[in-house]
Amino acid sequence: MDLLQLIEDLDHVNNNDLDSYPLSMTSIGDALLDMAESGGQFQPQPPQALLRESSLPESVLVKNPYHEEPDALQGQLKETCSEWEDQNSDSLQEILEVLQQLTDNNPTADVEENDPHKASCIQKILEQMLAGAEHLLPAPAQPQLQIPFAPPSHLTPPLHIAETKYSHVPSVPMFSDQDQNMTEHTGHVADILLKNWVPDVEIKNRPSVSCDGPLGDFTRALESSVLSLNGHTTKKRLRSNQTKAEKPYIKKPPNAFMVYRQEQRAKITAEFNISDSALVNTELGLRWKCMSKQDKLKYFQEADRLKCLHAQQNPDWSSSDNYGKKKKRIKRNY
DNA sequence: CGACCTTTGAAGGAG
DNA sequence: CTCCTTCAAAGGTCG
Repeated sequence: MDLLQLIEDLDHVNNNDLDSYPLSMTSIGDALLDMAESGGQFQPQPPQALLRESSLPESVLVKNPYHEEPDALQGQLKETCSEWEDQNSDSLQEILEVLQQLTDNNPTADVEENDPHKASCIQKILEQMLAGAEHLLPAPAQPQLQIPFAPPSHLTPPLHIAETKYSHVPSVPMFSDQDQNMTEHTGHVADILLKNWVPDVEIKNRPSVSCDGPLGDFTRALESSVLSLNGHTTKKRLRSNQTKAEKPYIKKPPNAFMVYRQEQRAKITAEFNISDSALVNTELGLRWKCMSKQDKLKYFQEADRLKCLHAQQNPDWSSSDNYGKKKKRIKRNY
C-alpha cells in the first residue's frame, strides 16, 4: 500500500472538476499519510498561538513571552507532544469508521450517471484508503470507540463551572441516512479530522436555549453583561457619553464569537500566560475557525437567546443607535 | 484620557 | 443583492 500514490490519485480526481467531493477527501489522504509517516499515530500539534508566532506583527511578537523565552516554548511543545501521544491512540480507529461509512453508503451514486468512470475511481480510492487505514491500525484493532478525541489536559484547564446540565452532543456524526449527500459526509469528516488538531470546547452548565429557560452561572454572567447595560456601558464610552445624556446608551448583544470569546478568554490567558487581548483574540479566532459547526452551534444558540432577551428588554433599540459613538478606526497596514 | 490592537458575526446603510 | 462600515469584549500600549 503506497499511501503517497493513493493521495496523488485522490488529488487527480479532485482536480477533475469533482465539485461534489471537496477538499476534505484530500484531508483524509493527508491525515493517513501523516499517520503512515508517524507509525500509525497522529502527529501531535503544539498550540496554534505558538506556531503562529512568526506570522504575528512585530509589535505583538515582542510582547509574546514565548518569543523571548525559547526554553519555555520548547518545554510547552514537548509537554504538548507527550500528552497528544498519550491520548490520540484511538484517532485512527475513528478515521477508519468514517471511511467505512463513506464506502458503505455508496457515495458515488449521485455522480455515477454523469461520469461512471469517475465514480468508479472515487469508490476505488475510498476502498483503498480504507484498506490503507486498516493496514496502519495497530493490532489488535479496537472494535468500537465512543469519544476518541479528548484534548490534552493542559488545553482544558478546569473552568469554574462544575457540572454539565445538558446532554453531550456527540461530535462524531452518524451516517445512517442514506439520502445524505457526499458534501455533508465529507464535511463531517473534515470536522473530525480538524478536531485532532484543535482543542475541543464545551460549554458546561448551559441551559436550554430559551428566553424563559433556567439560567446557569455562565448564562447569568453573560446576561448580566448584556442586561445591565440599560443606560450604561463600558467605562470608556460611559465617560465619553456622560455629557450627552439625552438617550441612554444600550450596547449591542454579543454575537456567537463574543460568547465563545467571553467563555474562553481566561482559559487562553492562563494557558499561554498572556494578557494582551489582541493576541488572545487572534488565538481564539483561529480556534473558532477550526471548530465544527456542531461545536459552534451552542454559541450561536446562546447568542440568539441573548439577542432575544436584549430585544425584550430594549424593544425600541436599534444597532444603528450606537453608530458614530466611537471614533472611526484606522486599520494598521502590516 | 481615550483610541488602537485583534478577532467574528450581526446589523444597517449605500449603491 | 452585494459590499462596506460599525460595534460588541477586553486589557495592554501609546500618543
